[in-house]
Amino acid sequence: MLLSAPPTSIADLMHRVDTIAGWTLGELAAKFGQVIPENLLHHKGWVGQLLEKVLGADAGNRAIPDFTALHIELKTIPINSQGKPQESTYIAVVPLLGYPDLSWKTSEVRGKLRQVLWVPIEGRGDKPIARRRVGQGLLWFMSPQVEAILQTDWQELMEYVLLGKLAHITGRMGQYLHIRPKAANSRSLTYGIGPEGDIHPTLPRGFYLRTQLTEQILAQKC
DNA sequence: GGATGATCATAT
DNA sequence: ATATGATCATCC
Repeated sequence: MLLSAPPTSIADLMHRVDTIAGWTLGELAAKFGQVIPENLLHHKGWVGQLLEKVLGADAGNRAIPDFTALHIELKTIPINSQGKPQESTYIAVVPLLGYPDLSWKTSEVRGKLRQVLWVPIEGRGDKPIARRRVGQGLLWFMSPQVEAILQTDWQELMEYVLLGKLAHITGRMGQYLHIRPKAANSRSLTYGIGPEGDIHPTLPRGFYLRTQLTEQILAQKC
């Protein structure tokens, strides 16, 4: 359910983000009529979904950037008292069967990372959700330097995927971008390419950004 | 303590 | 079943 209309311009969006900087999640939830969960164990996406409502994201669960008219992706990211990201950032599902024109340029990862509105959220774990504070939002445009590294990571990983080497992919691969499970649990199954080029069941995976990159982004170093 | 692998809720 | 939103929890 949309609680805010979609932003009509970048200025509009950034004005909204600037307005809520410094607010606690408790204040935001109250203003937008949202119930604050006790903890996030059973509500892992709650913070991100709250910010979607507040800022007027309109993509729903479609595989496109959150602010559809502006082509901007929204990411909330938990940070510690020093401003460092505390978690990796999920970007997109890994296309395990590939697709016709497999290329970085047309990939969902690139599509989502071209323009990202990062909204840091201070506090995690033991800190009561209502008291966690919204930090200063940052609109980030992927630079050619960062893109070069992401493209290398993506191509290396997708090569494994398409050559049936899914079983050999670990979270240790990739400088900025890596692949990890993205599933309800470890028994979840979808279909991927097997060692013999056959289609066979495998765990769903997602592309995630390492904190090595997001830390630099939040520090406005890239 | 940080990173990798596992997991939870919801919408369609 | 698969996309969205992520954080949890274990291992090193």
